Amino acid sequence: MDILTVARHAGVSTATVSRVLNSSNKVKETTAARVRASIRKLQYVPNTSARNLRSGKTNVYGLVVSDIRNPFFPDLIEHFESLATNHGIDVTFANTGYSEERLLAGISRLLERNVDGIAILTSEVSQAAIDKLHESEVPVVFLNQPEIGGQFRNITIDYVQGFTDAVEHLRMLGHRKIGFVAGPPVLSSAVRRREAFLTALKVCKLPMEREWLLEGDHKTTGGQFAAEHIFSMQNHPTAVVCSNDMTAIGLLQTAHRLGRSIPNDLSLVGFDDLFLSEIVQPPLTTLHLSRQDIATRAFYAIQAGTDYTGGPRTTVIQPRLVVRASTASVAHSHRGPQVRQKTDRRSRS
Amino acid sequence: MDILTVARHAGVSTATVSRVLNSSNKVKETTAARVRASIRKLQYVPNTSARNLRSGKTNVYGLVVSDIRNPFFPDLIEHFESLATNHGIDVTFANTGYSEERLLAGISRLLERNVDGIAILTSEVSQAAIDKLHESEVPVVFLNQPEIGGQFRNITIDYVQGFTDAVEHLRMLGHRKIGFVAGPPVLSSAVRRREAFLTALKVCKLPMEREWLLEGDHKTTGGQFAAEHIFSMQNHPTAVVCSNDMTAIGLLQTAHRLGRSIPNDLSLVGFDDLFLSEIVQPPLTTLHLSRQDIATRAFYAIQAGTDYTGGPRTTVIQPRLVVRASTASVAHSHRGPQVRQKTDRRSRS
DNA sequence: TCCATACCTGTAAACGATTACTATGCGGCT
DNA sequence: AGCCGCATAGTAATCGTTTACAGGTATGGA
Repeated sequence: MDILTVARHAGVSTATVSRVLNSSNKVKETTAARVRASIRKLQYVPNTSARNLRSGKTNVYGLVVSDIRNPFFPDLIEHFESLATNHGIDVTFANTGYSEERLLAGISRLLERNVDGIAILTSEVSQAAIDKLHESEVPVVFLNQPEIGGQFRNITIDYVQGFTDAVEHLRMLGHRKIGFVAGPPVLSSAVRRREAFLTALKVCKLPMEREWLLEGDHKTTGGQFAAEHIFSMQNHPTAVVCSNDMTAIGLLQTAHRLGRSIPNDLSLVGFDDLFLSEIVQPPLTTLHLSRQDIATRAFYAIQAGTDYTGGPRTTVIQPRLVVRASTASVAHSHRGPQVRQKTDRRSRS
Repeated sequence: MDILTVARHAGVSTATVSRVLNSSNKVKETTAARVRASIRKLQYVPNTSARNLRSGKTNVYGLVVSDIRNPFFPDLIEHFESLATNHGIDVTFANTGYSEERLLAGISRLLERNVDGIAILTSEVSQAAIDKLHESEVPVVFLNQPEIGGQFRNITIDYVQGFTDAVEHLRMLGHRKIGFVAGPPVLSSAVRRREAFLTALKVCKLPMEREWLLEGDHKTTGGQFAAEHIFSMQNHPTAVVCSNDMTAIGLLQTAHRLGRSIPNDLSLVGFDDLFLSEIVQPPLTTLHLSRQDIATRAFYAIQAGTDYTGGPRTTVIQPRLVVRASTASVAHSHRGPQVRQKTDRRSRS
């Protein structure tokens, strides 16, 4: 079933059928109607490969993430995919599992497929990958890459602002001794979060004890380890900020197991705002990072990249502090959470 | 940069280059080496659209899931994608969000893309969708569809066996009053699980009280509601099986909040074995449903569908009971979990 | 010497769309 | 009458591969 069959059935040429398909305005309405009738009758579906070959466009975007198992990403994928679908674009998916090899392989696959654009929504991007993308001239959008140029766009998360909000919130609650559980130092996003936290402390003019700076793995196990460590300290912090929610959740549960109360014995702040964080007991105070926002900006950044009309090359996303029940005033800690700096916006809506 | 450029550079014809690319054995090794050298030197990458057009194959499989936000699916997607990648196949992804409209739209998109096969890994499939797929003659694999035929394959989960194991486990622990929290009745998978549980009760010759059969929503909220309901009953069950883990987790947390102990006041069994289920306190006894297994069988079922050599059209997956700490003997319930019918296999390995 | 065979390579016709260019018809203007 | 411009539609080249078919050459056997 090809365009010629349709053309014959409708008594026109292939060019006319093609014009109808692409809604060119150069076809008389009565003819177009006849062609559309034939298309429907024959159940004709245009051949995508032929179209792609001829036009050079595939209407496919590539989406690269580092770890689909991290609950952060499914949200992102869902939003990106549904947005793309609404624009008639399909999404081919690549998961790197934090492996540079898989990242490179994934990029190669996408380039071979002639995708019209690529969103690399992981902070772990090697120079080799960047070089490869640069050669290809495909529009690309990154997450949190420091250097950009050419056909590249960038989405930056303002970690400093986010952590400053969190630290300030804790400071208002009377906390002066604030610890941090970092992510694995091999992840650049973890390093960046750690740096941002330290900056936030300085901004809020709070002291930092070397001992209060722990290293996790961005999984619950890291939080478990951190909890044991913290409660065994002589002079432990009264509040802890975690590099991500999974860490905070692990910490929370181990604190329970050790018979310690969150937030009475320790205030806890996460980062990401996973759906899990609302569910755990107590619900977690955390920094909300909007997946919808990231997905939307990524999509439009790629679209913008398609026509090099300029526009901003970098867009900044602000995390938003969501105060729930895992943080409380240090002075009244035995009475549980008292002061609410901000309320959870989602519970309002 | 096309195949002709490479051919000229290597001093051969395009046919020879093509044969080298497709590793035909009809090319002399010395010639092939020369061609490969040219390919590398020119950084030639074959044009996928042209290949697809000519060969009729796209080397793309479509993957349809109902809800990527459900932690069950990312695992599945990850395994499917990595398997496909290893076979040189890309995955285009469609999320239906349980909407029939989106399901149909997604299938249409995949068919228009000429994918070589489709895995529909959701139980919610309308007849219209099946008809559409049937016309297309593309190999398709379903999850839990009762009727199959033509180019269709099916992966069935043996819910009855799974729930029978769970009920038997509880019976061995002395439980006689076992409740069930079902999923939303609009989901066929939820209905099937509910039926299977009732069958399991019969198999184990245990009574069923109408009151012990609750309705949830496959999310934590359903479990929360169920917990409140159960503990307010005069004659409440000593054990509850849930249609999925999310429900069980919600139930668990609300029980905590109500000051009830799991498993001392109530034994709890989930279904799916999400990573979460190991993390919650107490870790959840549940039925493990192997995502890797499902993904692998789905992939090979599609491959098998490509050549109609027959082979079984249906493959059955057995859930596996994983005993953790949310179930305990009813007789010694005040002493916590005592009897272990089976151990968690994963903790052994 | 000649033919059969095996092995290697080239020629050129597809695959199914898009689109530049060309053709036709018709109304209006000089 | 002749010409122009506009709206509409057709012809055919083109995108970059794959592959059926057709050579061509070397080897071995008769």
